[in-house]
Amino acid sequence: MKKQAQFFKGLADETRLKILWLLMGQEELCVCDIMSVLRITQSKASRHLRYLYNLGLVTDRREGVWMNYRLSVAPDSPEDKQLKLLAELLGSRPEAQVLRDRLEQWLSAKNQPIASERAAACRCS
Amino acid sequence: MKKQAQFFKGLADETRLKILWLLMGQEELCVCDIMSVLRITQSKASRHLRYLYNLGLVTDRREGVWMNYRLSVAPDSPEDKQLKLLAELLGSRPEAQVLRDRLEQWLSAKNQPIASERAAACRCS
DNA sequence: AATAATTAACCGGATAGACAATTATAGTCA
DNA sequence: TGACTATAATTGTCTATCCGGTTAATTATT
Repeated sequence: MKKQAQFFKGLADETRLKILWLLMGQEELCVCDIMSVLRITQSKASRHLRYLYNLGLVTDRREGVWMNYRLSVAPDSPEDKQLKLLAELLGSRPEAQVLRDRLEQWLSAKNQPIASERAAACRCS
Repeated sequence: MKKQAQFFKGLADETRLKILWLLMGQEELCVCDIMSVLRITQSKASRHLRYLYNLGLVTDRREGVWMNYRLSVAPDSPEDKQLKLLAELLGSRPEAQVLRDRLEQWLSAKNQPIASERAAACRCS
């Protein structure tokens, strides 16, 4: 049962909950996305992602300068069920919806074809 | 979302998971029951119950010398859904079943009508 | 050189555990 | 009744550890 407790430790932090929430709504996000949407420092985002990584909840994939993270829970596994319930519970909170909106906004700005705007969007720090 | 994180902190400890697991299978338990079944010290059991109490997950009821604790989550509340999922996940673990068995054994010993046996059962420390 | 990300170093706070002291209740006996 | 004892439980104290946050330094990639 120690493993169960470890898993819940992963959920026992507001920042990590927000990160998981964002990842549940998007295939893949880079550290830059997360720090920008959540308005936290790079190291803070990186640390919490590392924590989730060590728990096996996310995987990383390098793409040039960017490090992308995505959820890595097996379908129908206990972790999967937990995260689905979590999504259900958070979905009803306005605060969570705000984050989703900010994410959408941020991603669309990043995908603007005009280079100068993309560059501006990425100047996170 | 801070409250959500706080809630998961309550689940982020092996001892507390075990306590919740026992309480989910029994209407009410005293500290004595929990410390005996989990084989932990009185103060350890008491502290973790206090932790759960402060989170609003359990209530207490004094009955003479004994302090009884029971779950206090509203039906169909988010917490209720979480605990139900938790029960489902833990139920498949042999370790959890062992605890349930030990609890049954302990309680039936306690309910023996012969006073001497009951006394022996309660000499926890 | 510039950007993205990780890591190191440090601080402060929370927490789990062990042990001892204290409180609360019930029962006994003079 | 009142002193005394025993049991159940809580709380205080101390220690070690973990964790979250910040800042700065370092690494990786282009």
